Amino acid sequence: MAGCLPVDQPFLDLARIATAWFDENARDLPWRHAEAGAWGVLVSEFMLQQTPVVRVEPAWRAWMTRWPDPAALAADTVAEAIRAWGRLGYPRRALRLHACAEAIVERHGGVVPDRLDDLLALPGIGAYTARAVTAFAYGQRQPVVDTNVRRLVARAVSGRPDAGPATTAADLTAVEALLPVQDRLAARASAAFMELGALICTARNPRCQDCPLWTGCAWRLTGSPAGSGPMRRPQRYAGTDRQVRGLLLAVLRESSGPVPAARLDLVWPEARQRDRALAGLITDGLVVAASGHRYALAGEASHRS
DNA sequence: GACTCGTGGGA
DNA sequence: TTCCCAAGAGT
Repeated sequence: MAGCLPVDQPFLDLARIATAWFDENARDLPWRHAEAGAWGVLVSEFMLQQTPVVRVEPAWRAWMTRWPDPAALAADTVAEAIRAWGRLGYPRRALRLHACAEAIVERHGGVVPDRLDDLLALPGIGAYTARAVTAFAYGQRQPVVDTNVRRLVARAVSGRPDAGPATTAADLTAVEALLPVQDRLAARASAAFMELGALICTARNPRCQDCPLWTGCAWRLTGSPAGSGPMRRPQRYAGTDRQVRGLLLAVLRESSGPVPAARLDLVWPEARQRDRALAGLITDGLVVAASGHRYALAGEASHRS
């Protein structure tokens, strides 16, 4: 088999090597089990958007127990979805996942669609998540490009220390070219790329000693030059509207019903910023004003008093 | 494209 | 302690 042809470009074998490694080293994550189904995969992808695996796993288990299919979630309130989201961060994702479940019920009879176009049309599903579902839930051959894959390809294939800004179309083309022809093998390779990026080819302190791609890695072959560091100084979190939104929502999450405005006033001293944050939450559809100068999670059953 | 949007843990 | 950053999407 191997050796029939001279290998000018060893990384024609990248997918095969990565997959072989994956077979031995993949984490045993619950949404990778067949029982998780397409809904389980979809929920995991929503939760994993910018949230680490270790924090997602318990939340995912609770979520799937409570809402084992899209219809179950769609039948419950947005407020409960926001509460169950807990402290995963970016609570708008809970809102979108709920809306996504509703759309799946309405448009697809409660079955997570397997067509890329249908998935892309759903709330909260973008280029990455749509392809992740087609590949991981339905075994299709689609380029699944997340931050891990972009970094892995930038290094191993292009020899660059880091991936630049996401350029969706180009990234999709580049990764697609790396996939095996067969659907099932391609889907497996996609999972393998992500896992390699997450566990070995990490952003900081990559574990090149343990990397199966070491021999042919273009970055390693050029001496593993250092990157230029963070491109721009990210905004500090402390003192941002984001933090204030988080504080406000935490209060509402932990309350069973509408909360007096005076209670929300306690979370942040500056009224101007506090009001702006609250207005933003309302605009986003996470919070609604209730009677008697009170506020509640959106979709909360209103309590008369 | 540039921004915005939470949260918590590890280096 | 500070700072990076972790399976993105929407505007």
